[in-house]
Amino acid sequence: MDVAIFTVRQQQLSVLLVQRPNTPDEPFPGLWALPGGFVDIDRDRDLEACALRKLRDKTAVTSPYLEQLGSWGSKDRDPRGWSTTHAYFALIPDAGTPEAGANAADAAWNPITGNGVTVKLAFDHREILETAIDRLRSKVEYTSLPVYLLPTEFTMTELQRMFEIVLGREVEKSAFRTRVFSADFIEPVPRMREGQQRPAQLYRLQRSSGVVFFPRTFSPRGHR
Amino acid sequence: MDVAIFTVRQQQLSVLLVQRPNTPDEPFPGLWALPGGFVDIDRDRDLEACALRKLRDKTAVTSPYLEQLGSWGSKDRDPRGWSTTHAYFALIPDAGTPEAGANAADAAWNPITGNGVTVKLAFDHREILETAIDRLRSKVEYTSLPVYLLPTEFTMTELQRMFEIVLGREVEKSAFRTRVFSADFIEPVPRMREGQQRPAQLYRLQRSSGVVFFPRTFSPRGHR
DNA sequence: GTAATAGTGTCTTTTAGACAATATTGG
DNA sequence: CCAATATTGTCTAAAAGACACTATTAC
Repeated sequence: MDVAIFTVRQQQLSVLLVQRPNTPDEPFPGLWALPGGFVDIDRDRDLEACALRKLRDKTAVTSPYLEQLGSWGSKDRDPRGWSTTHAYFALIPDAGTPEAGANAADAAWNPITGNGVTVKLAFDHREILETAIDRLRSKVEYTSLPVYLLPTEFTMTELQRMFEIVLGREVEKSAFRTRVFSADFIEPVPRMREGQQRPAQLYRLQRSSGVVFFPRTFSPRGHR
Repeated sequence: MDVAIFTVRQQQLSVLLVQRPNTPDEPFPGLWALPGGFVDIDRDRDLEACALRKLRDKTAVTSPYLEQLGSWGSKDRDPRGWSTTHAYFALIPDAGTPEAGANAADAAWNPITGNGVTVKLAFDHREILETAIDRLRSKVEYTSLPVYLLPTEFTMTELQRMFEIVLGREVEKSAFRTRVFSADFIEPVPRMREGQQRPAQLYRLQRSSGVVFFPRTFSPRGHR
């Protein structure tokens, strides 16, 4: 079980990595890896509960966006022999994730550059992470996923910024608003965000709303 | 490892099921189930190779469309205790799948009605099958998947029919053709299908083409 | 000729893209 | 007033929906 936990910090999409123990009897000592571990058949009623537990251990976030990413199994991925892992990916807001979580002295946020991170990863985690990034970027083209990278209340501009950061390009303000409003998954709260200029309406996710699919991708041209 | 193998037979989307051995020391004796079994760590280099082997065992089809569906793991799914499975789903043409495949005396095609099949399934295979059907129907809205349900050469009308059968509704001929041609994943072969009326151009999948994503779903209204 | 299916064209609707215009705050 | 950001409007383009029309075969 491995979990790719994403957030946006300092305007950058980032993933949480943990450092493997530096003991020679463990594979890949000292290398960075996705947080994970074995299923605890006494504590985890199913795979998703296991993924949630891993996430809580590292970040103290309890209700993120969590999606199964896939499974990896082969005779090569672990030097000890044939092995499999279940991978999940999670999106969490920056606010809820202090640099040091519960038992996370060995954990760190790494910004995503291109298709991965700059550090070398253990096992096949480079491939898993790349798949997670692909999946995230692909779904952002036609779903409301980036809303899960924001705290409970946010402005329309902040939401647009999340889309732009994950997509790696700017989107057009007017089209963005039309698309978001007509998808009907957020609602205004009776508060404004005040700043040095015109205040902005605050919104929150509708309680009933899951992930919303837009009827088109962002760019009919140039992408996919 | 379980595989949901779909084809279209007699104008119906159908899934291949196998009957479990009728011995009381096995769970769910005599019930129907998705074809599957354990990974053979000597023969299967990775999970996909294992899924391909299961498929070949039952259908003699070697190069289908094969996609990882997900993993199921919990303490309840097998009466013998905590267990996990990796599920794949496959699409194959009807032609290549005789009722009795290699070791498939116990195998049968079951038409899909609604979200599943009429027979009771072992383990959590009802849930896995439902997920597979959902995934298939959802992807058919915006990808070229149904082409893998056809033999090598096919007419445009036959392709349209595959979309309609999986979607469970009719699609408009003109819009369908425009969409397919502009996605540029099939090419004409210099042959026609002759019938009782005007012959139809035959097409085949472009050799370089994988699954194609259309820029929009079929129905901006009413769906998703 | 007719029946049947293959294939094309025309018009409307929806929504993204581009870009401009207006609105509301702090100073 | 001006600067800065929020919010809305207008026009164009791409592609689907609806539906009619033409084309080519067997008979």
